[in-house]
Amino acid sequence: MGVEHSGRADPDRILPLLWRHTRPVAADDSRPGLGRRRRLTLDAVVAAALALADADGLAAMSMNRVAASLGVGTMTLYTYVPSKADLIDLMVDEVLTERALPGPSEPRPEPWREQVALYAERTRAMYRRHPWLRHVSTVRPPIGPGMLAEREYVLSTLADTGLTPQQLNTAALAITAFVTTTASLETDSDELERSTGQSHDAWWQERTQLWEEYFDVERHPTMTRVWNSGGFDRGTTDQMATAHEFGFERLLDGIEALTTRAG
Amino acid sequence: MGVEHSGRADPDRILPLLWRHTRPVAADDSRPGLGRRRRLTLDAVVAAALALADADGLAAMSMNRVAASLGVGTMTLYTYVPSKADLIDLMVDEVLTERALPGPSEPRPEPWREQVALYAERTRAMYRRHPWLRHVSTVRPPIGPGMLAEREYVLSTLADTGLTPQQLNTAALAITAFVTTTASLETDSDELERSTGQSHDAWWQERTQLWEEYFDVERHPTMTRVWNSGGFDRGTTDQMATAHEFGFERLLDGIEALTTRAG
DNA sequence: AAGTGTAAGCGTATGGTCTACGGAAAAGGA
DNA sequence: TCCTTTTCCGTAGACCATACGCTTACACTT
Repeated sequence: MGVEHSGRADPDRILPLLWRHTRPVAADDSRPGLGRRRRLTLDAVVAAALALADADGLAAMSMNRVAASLGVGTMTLYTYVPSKADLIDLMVDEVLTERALPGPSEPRPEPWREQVALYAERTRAMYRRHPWLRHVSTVRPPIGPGMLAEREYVLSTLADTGLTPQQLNTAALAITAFVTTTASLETDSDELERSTGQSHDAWWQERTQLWEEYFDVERHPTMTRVWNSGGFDRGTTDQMATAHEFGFERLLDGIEALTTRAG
Repeated sequence: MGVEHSGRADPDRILPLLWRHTRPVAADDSRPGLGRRRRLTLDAVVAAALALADADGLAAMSMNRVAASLGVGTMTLYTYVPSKADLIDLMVDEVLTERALPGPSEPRPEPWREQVALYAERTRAMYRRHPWLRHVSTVRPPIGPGMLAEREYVLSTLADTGLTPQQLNTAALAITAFVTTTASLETDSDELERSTGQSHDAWWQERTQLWEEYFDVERHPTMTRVWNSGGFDRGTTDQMATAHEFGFERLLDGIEALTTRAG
């Protein structure tokens, strides 16, 4: 039914896998052509897992199904990947990289708010393409190329604003947290719409009618007032989007205020 | 290993259970003392589930274990609760209620920012007490007394600021989203610290040393600069807290600006 | 006091999950 | 040909939610 990210935390095994493309020699401590030949590549395993998770969700991405989709036995996967948690780390870093955020010396829009907007847009697109990201904790992310490219890009958008290093880091963290949270909530909603076949607004509508049975006007005067003044008229989806945009613009205003004070 | 919230979505069955304390008569369509006597109450089931989830996490809260802790068979629980998803909804509304946010005509601090701070504080305490909340989706919450009390309180903190009903609702949604997100991330970190026995900062430290093996200065000039200027010196936990507080204060500033413009 | 209707309690079965273990199979080198 | 090394993978153990249907307990009627 579900998924939680229980990190086995063995950096020595997972880091070489994460960095296999930029530093492929690192895992070359085994004699070249000795023993049975491999039928797959790690990339193929990650791609197959991604395809399943994208299509049916992280819960449906069992080791059984990944193996079956590759035509191998389940346990074969464990010769490519230490554990399922590690496979998920590899998937995450893969899709982080897919955003193709501009690197140093690559062209990017001006001014910095546009650069932040680019990051936000690509990140939201990433969550839409890979809704399962919602279920992956971000507090201990995979230390891979995709994650480092993100931090570099977000920091670099603010690099010329004259913030102190401390402020710069704080601001970058606030931006990342805000953007991923917003994307995560949007995704959550989309995912439920698909899995239940019921739109978000329809879900609320259904409950709105029912809760009138239980709603006590005395205990909820403000809600009642807002209700009667039409404050709830727009769909919930719409309202959430507006709320997030409002909050995000205020955060960027706040950062901008720091720069003018500093400069 | 994990948990996902797959809502069966049967409002007719779950709503009377959610509102059982404020409207106990609602479920009284069965003749009173007919048939075998119940061994438990719904409250006892919810309490037992809460105890397990608080202690060992939502993943460890299996129907098996809840039943065992109550000394009944597993399937007995299904005479109290339609499904596990519904049981989780009941747990959520229970802890939302536990915050005991001031109702209408109950004393509360002034000015409104202090009222918002009260909400934020209680909510964060709730997440600390019940870390499993992190894994429960908030986009389709249980429509129970606790959830309605929250919306009423947050809306009421802004009731006297002269915002339009639309603005009021948007602002309240932004505040709720921000607070729950922050609490959620903090909790996530705490939970991992307990379950892995490794502090957040220690985890980063361990990886920081290892990634120097893979870190490419050319590709990450800004990170390098921030690093060398000491921008990463404070612990990650600390930095995240600062970032969130910064963002939250900017959001409240933005709301305040709306009120002065309106009044 | 016996019988009956009703609801609660719960054992079993189904079809999943991850992964430890150990044996089988394939490849290169001697 | 045989040995070493590596991959491949079947089996098994210990979990999970819940559909189904039988057993048990209780209140009311006769």
